[in-house]
Amino acid sequence: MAFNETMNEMQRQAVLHTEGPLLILAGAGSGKTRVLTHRTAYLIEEAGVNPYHIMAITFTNKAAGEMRQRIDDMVGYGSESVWVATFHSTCVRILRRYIDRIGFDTSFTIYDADDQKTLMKEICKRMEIDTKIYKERAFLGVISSAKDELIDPEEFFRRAQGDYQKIRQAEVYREYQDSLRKNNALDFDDLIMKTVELFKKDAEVLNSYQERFRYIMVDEYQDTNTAQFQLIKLLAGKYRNLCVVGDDDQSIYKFRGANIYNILNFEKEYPDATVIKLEQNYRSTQNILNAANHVIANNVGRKRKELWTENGEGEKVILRQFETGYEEADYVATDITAKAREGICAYGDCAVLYRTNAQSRLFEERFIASNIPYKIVGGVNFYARKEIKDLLAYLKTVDNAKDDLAVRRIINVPKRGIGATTLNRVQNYALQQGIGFYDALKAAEEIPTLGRSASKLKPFVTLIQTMRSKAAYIGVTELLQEIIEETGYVAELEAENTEEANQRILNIDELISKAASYEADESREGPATLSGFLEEVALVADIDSVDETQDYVVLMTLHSAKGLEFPQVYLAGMEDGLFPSYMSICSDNSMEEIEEERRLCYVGITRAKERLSISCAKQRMIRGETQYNKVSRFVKEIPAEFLAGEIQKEREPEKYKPTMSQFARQAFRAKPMAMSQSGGMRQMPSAKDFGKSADNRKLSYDVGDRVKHMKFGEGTVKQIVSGGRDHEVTVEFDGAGVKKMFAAFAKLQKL
DNA sequence: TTAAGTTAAGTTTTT
DNA sequence: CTTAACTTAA
Repeated sequence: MAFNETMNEMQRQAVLHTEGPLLILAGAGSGKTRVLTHRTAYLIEEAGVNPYHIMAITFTNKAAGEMRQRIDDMVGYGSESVWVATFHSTCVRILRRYIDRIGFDTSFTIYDADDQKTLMKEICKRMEIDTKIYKERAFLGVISSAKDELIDPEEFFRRAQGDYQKIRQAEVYREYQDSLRKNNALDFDDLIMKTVELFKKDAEVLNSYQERFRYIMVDEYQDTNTAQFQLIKLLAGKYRNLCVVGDDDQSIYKFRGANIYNILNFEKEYPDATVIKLEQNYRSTQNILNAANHVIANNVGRKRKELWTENGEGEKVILRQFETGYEEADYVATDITAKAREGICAYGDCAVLYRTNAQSRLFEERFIASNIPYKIVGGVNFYARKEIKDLLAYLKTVDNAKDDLAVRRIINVPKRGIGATTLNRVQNYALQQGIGFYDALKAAEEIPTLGRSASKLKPFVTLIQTMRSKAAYIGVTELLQEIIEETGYVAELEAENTEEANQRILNIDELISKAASYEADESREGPATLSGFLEEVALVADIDSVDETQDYVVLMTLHSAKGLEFPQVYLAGMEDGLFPSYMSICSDNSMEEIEEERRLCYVGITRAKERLSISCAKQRMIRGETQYNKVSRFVKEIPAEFLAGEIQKEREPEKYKPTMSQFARQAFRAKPMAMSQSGGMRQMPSAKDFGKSADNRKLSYDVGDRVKHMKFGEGTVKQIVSGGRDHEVTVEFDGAGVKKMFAAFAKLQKL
């Protein structure tokens, strides 16, 4: 194998070390994926390991896909039998086969965050919990953390130890698990936890997988939680050929239960472990790396590592401060346009990274105005859209009649005149009889309380039954089309004929093509099934859809950016309070939380290959309120020698006391009182004004023009009153008389 | 029962 | 500024 010339000494050692536990501390851009793929190839071609015995685990489908591709390219024969998958899909595959051994049905469905919340809402209602005081989200958070730590409801009770609130949480947890079981459903955390449970309870199953996975590689090991750690520990327990790759400096998922000690204490867990550090960076310029090194050096309790490169110094890191977020977005858009026009880079070379999803809007508006092709990653997941969830709920109902949530979602979509009262009666009957919701629907005639509304339920049940029998011999795509046809779902949207409805139809079309490509996919394991499709759909992340070959600017959060790289990176919103967030600054253990934010910053900086541009705004609108922020402390951790671009000297803190006006307001939700202290803002134009002056929604029509409205048809504009946010337009319609409406809403077209 | 209209509350980060 | 949840009118 010809890897000798192309690898550095450390990489080579990592490839050649095949037996026993191995920890690879791989700095950002140090070529760890290359090491993993070469290692796989070496195992197969030189060490004579059967590909069937090799497993590589990642966190995202995108990472798994890339790994799979590169292994396929490198290994001639048998590469397809290497198990390359995410944690979650690995667990689903195992559970689909064996979960009946721990009392579940193998046709379980997977609940996403939305489903979890719906279920929790029901539970709170049932348990008479006031959700004004105890939020559903809080319970779900507690439960999720418990599951990350493999704490089941019983253990939770044990640990509650007389603490009233904890006992209550335990009760909710137990109830939640019972409901999931009744619905034959698992949530994301269950996928891992149940697999661990299965392995612990069933030695035979565990042994079969231990025998299969004799060589295990885990990517992004710093992001594993306790449950995932246990899972890997169990799997690797017999052969102990465990190779984990990670970077403690890039551990950014603590909020999701990631346990940084999994990587920091790897050598305690496996005393015979070999440790290899990869510090040579092949991605960025030295200037970028210097910036990153200096920032991360402020964290204590990390494994010492310093990135270096042979790539040369490169450009300095650009630093710019603006008055407002609008100007910042303006700068990024202008800069990208200029670079693209000069041929310095393609749109696809650029990425805009920010801390929170809400920041994407400003950039999106500006990019539209400047005709910059872009793609926003994250925010509302495609599969979380209403129309998509509705149709998936139909498929789920056909697939798993026990999923009450899915049934209830669609029973009145489209409208069948079935309301809350009817549903409650059916629900009560189901509880009395101890049967599922759908089964109760089937027996609608026997529910005495229903009266004549029972007849409304019949067509729905018939529809589902018909689809179910068809599902046996038609494919997923066809089934989906049948459902759309029979329910008139798309027809109803077509009738609406609004921009929104049309977008939904497009989304549905996309779902249909996703189903079709699922069925056509030859690399899929096993035959195309409805369950298989639903499962694939449940486990996709938004980042999976990023396509490097497309020429668009990518906008995403720093979290989503991990593992990616771009020639040009814009790190936006670098302000104290936004990044690091108030949450982390104000938290009880702010020290730790700010370190996590700092790691996030490190991840951001190290995404850049050639040019990094850091920007921030003095004032920014957040939730309709203007905030005044200082330059992020992380920026100040970068020595000036690596930076280009002047930052205006900050105003004295006394003038507007950011610590008081911002932090106090955030913490106590006190009204502007503190702001009056900040005399500094008096004549400043408010961000609102900026929004308007920069508003591209300037009306295309004026008084006296003829316009067209979606519903009312054609008419003449009589008056335009420009209010604070929008223009109020009065139109005399030919058919519908005089109407007042808001311009942004009415979408009037000039004729 | 549904649709429209009003009000309250909320935002880190996500497989 | 958005979104969800609640209220009221048809």
